[in-house]
Amino acid sequence: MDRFLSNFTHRFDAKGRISIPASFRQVLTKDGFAGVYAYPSLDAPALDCGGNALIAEIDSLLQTMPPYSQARDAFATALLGMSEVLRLDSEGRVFFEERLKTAMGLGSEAVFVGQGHKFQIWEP
Amino acid sequence: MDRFLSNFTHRFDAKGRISIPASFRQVLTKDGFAGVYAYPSLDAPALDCGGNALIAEIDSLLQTMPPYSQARDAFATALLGMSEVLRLDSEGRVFFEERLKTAMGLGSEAVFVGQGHKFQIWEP
DNA sequence: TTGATCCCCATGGGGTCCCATGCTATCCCA
DNA sequence: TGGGATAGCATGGGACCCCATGGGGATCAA
Repeated sequence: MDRFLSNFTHRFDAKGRISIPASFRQVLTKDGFAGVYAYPSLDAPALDCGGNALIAEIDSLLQTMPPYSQARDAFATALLGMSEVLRLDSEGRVFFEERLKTAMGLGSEAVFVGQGHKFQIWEP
Repeated sequence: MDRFLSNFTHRFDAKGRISIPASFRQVLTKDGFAGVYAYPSLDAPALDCGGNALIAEIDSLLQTMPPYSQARDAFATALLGMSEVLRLDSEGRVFFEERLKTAMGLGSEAVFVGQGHKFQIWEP
């Protein structure tokens, strides 16, 4: 399994932690990224998440844009500057800061939606 | 045999398991996918199922769409995010979660219909 | 001390694995 | 050609394991 597939609904615990689906963690492990790379989706109220493969894709997209152009700077800011690197604990959970949760409109649960090379986190 | 052919009717057991037809399993094995990749059909009340070949077909479809576009994300969500990866047990059965059964309107039986590169699961 | 972050252990239930049974269709041999 | 043997496949059920979740406690900074 080397792609993010299917969808899962998990719950935040009292500490603001939430489990990344086990199958997603396997993909990230195989990808060689110790954690979750996340940034606000450009066109939806959700978080885009992934690992090295996603970062590489972003890089190659930026390569296609003219250097020092406003478009390139805007994309770099949106995809790299707004990003967070969420660390996994030994149980495969990540910690969401309160401001990140409220920014995404997340309540007590979150839905993980696989999209192949990346996955998204939504409010149900 | 490298294509899904013919049709079969099987029954769910008390645990919600159902046997994948043996000839279909042979196709999946040859395809190299350890399980069944399934998602709700876009144009029928049925599950579209397959293996790596089906995923590859979806990927190539997504490749034709511009990255970071809403259309591409919508398709990725529908075809990848709504999907389920059903794992085969040692007897060649898969487990249907209750929500998946009810979403498909499945009762105590299901019909497996071969369609060459993929197959569908219908309520009789 | 207080709060924040991380590490470790505990637990319960849903899924998965393994062993067992019954049926059917095909094969083999008289 | 017919009947028993046999292998393959669908189906049942018990037991175990993994994973999501909860919580205690250690470490460090303010």
